[in-house]
Amino acid sequence: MSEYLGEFEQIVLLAIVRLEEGAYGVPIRHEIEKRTDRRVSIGALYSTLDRLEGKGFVHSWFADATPQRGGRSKRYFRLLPEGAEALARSKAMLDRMWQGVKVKGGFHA
Amino acid sequence: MSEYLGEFEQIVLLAIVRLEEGAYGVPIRHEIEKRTDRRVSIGALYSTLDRLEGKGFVHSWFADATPQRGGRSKRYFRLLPEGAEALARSKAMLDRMWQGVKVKGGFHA
DNA sequence: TCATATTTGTCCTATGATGTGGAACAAATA
DNA sequence: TATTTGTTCCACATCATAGGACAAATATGA
Repeated sequence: MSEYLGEFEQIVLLAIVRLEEGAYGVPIRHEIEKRTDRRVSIGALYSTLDRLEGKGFVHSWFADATPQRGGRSKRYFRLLPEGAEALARSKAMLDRMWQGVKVKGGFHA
Repeated sequence: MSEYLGEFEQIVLLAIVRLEEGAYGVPIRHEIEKRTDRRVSIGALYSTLDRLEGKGFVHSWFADATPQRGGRSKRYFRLLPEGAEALARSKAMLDRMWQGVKVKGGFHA
């Protein structure tokens, strides 16, 4: 297992953080598509979620049924401390690489 | 071919940008190891460089021999406009996901 | 001066990890 | 039994990783 987060793994972890108590498959997918304009297939999302859970970066559990139209029970996700650390490491690494770099007119302090 | 840059691909592109006219295998590797504290194997680096060239994100050429101790001729790399765009897209995507997120005490504006 | 050692740097290839897509399946209410 | 919501499963593509093999240059010494 790699010591580092992949690109999409980072994005998924961040979506979970953003959604706080409401992080389960459907809204996670929606959050990513909304903020990145990137299409997310269902399979890509769940296999990544499973992998993140396997690494101990997130925890998941099934919620009880809700009084809605129908539907299977939701599998909620929460970031674990190990996941927060991995996220912070990835960000620190990229920040150091971007430091002082100028691309297409932009300058990155 | 994926529309997006992998984690390591981003890092390699940034190292090439940072090194300007001096970007060839050995210093690229050194720059990444120095700034990220991440060990980079030679094979990982060249296969990624080849991939980036195949995607049209960088251009490479061989330099003439230099008056040094010995050694094979260097293969230099330069970022192409398509690479700069890919880099900018990746950064924009991650920035939007990080926007307002707080992890381990830090806050990301 | 040519054979060979030394140095610097790239290539090759096998394998594991990550990313991708969508059909099938499951579980709830109507 | 139909409809809705959500997850599992599986096959395959792309990306990441490692290091030994190989190549090409200069140095050296008999």
